[in-house]
Amino acid sequence: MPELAEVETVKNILKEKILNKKIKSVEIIYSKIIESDLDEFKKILINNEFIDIKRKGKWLIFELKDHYLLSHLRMEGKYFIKNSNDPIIKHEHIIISFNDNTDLRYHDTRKFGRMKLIKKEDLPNTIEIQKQGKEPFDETLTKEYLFDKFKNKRIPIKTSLLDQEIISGLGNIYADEVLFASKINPLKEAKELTLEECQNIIINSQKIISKAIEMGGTTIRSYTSSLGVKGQYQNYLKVHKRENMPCEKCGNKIKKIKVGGRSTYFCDQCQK
DNA sequence: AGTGCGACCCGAACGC
DNA sequence: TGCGTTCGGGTCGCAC
Repeated sequence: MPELAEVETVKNILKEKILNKKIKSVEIIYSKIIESDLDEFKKILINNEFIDIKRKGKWLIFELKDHYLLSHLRMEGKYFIKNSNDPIIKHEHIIISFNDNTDLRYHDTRKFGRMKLIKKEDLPNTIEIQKQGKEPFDETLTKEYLFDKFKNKRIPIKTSLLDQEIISGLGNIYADEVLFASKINPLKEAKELTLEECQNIIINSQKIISKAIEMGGTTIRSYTSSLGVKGQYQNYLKVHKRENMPCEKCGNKIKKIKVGGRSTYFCDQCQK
């Protein structure tokens, strides 16, 4: 589930539910999720509280008193708010209990997600955050910036759109959607893009992501996204997961190929 | 430096 | 039905 639009949705919902509540206890069931020292992790969280939640690319940044808790959902990470008395179910790996008898529970079927606690003053030195490129709505994300980043890259543009150090927040779904909207073949070498194509990528990224945020993100594979909230953007997808279905623009069958190891959907008539 | 690929995990979907 | 295989919404580390 989690690209920028989904992480933004999670952030907004969590902000309504967990801010300024005292943390009573922390239970770590699967410890590899956490990249910090486990005792330290618990010690800093207990009796602390979340003051705010921010986002950078696909990273969630939970603000504590003197620390940030960084959380990346990777492929299938989800947060749920539950009653502390509810039984702990399979794939719930980290349980943060508040003093009002509710829990924030981190659920991750594939265990790919990561969490890390850092001191606030270390944020400028935190590589995971600092190497994030420009966000789609950053006004300094210009066609010249993209053109410059792409100019030495012989890899497919699809792969470059997934590079978080260039544009931060696009994932496999929206990368396909942005390329379709921009009429660019996913296999085109990044260095071959024109300034106009770079501009189209920016505009379409903004359009698609803002619409996706409005719809609460995308739910595929028929299971609920974080917090049991189902995103609805899957109803707006033009190419992703639509192999052999007709292109909405030209009627041609949508193709599915592998690009850089990732499944990639496109229309070979509209995206020459 | 840029690129390609296996690894990390598990369950659903697929093929026979 | 049952069983083995493939695949995936993300990123990192390593080899070339």
